[in-house]
Amino acid sequence: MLDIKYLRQNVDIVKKKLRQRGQAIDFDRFLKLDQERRDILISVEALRNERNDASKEIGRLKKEKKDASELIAQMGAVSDKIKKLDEDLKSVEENLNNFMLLVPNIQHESVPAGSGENDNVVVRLGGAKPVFNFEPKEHWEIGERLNILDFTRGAKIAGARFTLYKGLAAAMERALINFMLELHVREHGYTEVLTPFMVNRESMTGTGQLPKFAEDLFKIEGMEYYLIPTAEVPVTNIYRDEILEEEQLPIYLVAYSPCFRSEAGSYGKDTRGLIRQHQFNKVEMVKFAKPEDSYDELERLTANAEEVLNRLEIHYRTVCLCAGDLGFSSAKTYDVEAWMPGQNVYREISSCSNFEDFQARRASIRFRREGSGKVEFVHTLNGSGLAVGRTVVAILENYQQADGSVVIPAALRPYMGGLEKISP
RNA sequence: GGAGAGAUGGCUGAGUGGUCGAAAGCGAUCGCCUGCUAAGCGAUUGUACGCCCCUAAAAGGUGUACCGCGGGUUCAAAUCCCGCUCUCUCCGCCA
Repeated sequence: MLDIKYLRQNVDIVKKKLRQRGQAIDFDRFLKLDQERRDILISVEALRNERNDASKEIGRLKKEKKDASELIAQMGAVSDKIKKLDEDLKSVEENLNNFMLLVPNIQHESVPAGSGENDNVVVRLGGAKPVFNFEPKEHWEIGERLNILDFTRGAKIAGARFTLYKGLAAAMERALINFMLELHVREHGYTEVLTPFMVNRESMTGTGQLPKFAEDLFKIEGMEYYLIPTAEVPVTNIYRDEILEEEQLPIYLVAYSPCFRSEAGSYGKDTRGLIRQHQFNKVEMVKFAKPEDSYDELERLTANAEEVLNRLEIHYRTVCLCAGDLGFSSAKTYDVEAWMPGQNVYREISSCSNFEDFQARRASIRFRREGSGKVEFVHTLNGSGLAVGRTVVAILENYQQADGSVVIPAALRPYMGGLEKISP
C-alpha cells in the first residue's frame, strides 16, 4: 500500500510511475473519496466534541441534583447525527481502503524501463555452461529413464501439475532443502523458521496476494484458510501489527515450505516436467531492514541466492526486472535464472525483491528509532534461496551423462550419504 | 467433542456507567544527588487519523478514536447486553 499522504500530494508522479509499469489507474476517484473522508471526519469530530463536553456537563448537573433533561434531549439529536455520519464515513473509508489495496507499488529509480521480460537487463553471469558431446535431454526424460520421477502416477494421485518423486529424486529434493537451509543459516546469518503452511486472510492481504490475486490461491473449503503460495507470506507476517526496536534490525529469516499455486491463466504453459507445479518446495529468505539499508540488503540477498548455484556449479544469469515486468508489490526485483541445457533456456530459479514499505504498511510492521523514538515502517525483502524443484531440474539437465546417469554436484554429496552419481 | 476461566498501556495489574487514555508497581528515558556503582529524589514515558500553524517537513497547538474484534443499549461504555476470535485449565479422543 502506498502512503496516502504522499499519494494525495503527488498524484501525477505516481500516475506516471505506474504508467511505466503498464498500469493505468484512475486517481480521480481516489481524490474524491479522500476529500469526502476528510470532510465527514471534520463534521463528525466536531459533533463528538460537542457531545463529550455536554456529557460531562450532564454528569455534573446530575451530581448536583439539577435538571439536565433539556441537554439530554439535545444530545439525543446530536447522537443521531453522529450515527448517520459514522455510517457515511465507514462506507467511504471502506471504498478508499479497497482502492488503496489495489494500487501496485512504485518502482525504485534504478529500475530499467520496459514493458515485458525482453526488456529485463542482465546484470551478472555466474559459472559456465556445461559442454556436451551428445544432445542433452530434458529433465522429464532423464527422470523417467532413471525411474526417479513419475509424472503419470503423480497425475493419477492428484492431477495435472503434480509429480511423484521416487528414490534418489526424493532424496535429492530433501538433500537440497537441507543444503540450502544450512548454507543460509551457517554462512549467511539467517535464522531458520518453520511456519504454518496455511494462513488467514489478513496475512495474505499483508503481503499483497489478496485481494487482487485470489484466483492464484488455493483456499480451504468452508474455512478462512489459504494454502501459502510462498513462505514469504507466513514469514513476513510474523511481525504483523508489531513495533520492533531499531537494534533488532536487520532481521534475516529463512524458511523451508511447500508452495501451492493454482496457476490459473497458465493453461498449456510448461505442461511437461517439474517446472510449473501446483505444489513445489522452496527455501525462502526474508529480511526486515531499515529503509536506508534496504537496497544494500537486496544486493546481499541476491548474492545469497546466487551462492547456492555457485556451490552447485550451475551456470546462471541474474536479471534486473524492468518496470513492466515487476510484480504487484515489488519496488525492485532481481531474478536469478539457471541454465537448463535440456530445454536450451534460462529458467527463473529465484526472485529477490525489495518491497520497501509497501508490505510493511499493509501489514503494519514498524520500528522505533533509537534517538528520536519515532515510529517508522520497516522495509521488507524476500528471495528464493532457491526453488527446490527447479534446482532438481537444473541438476538433472546440467549433470547428465551420455550413459543416462546423472552426477551429483560435489557440494550436495555430503547431504546424500556421499553418493556421487545416480545411475540407471 | 464436553465443562469452565480469561483477554486492559513495553510488562505486572487495578478499575462494574460520567471527573478514565486509564490507579499502582516494574521497566525505559532525562535531570538531581554521589569519588564510582548501587540506592534515593524529581520529571517524562502509547498508537492512529484530522484540523491549525508552517514555503515544506519536523516541532508545537488542538480535536477525535483506540482497554481482543464486531454490533447493541445510553445524553454518556474499559465498565451493561449480544455475536465472534484467541488464550488458559479439566475431561474425552488423537499424530
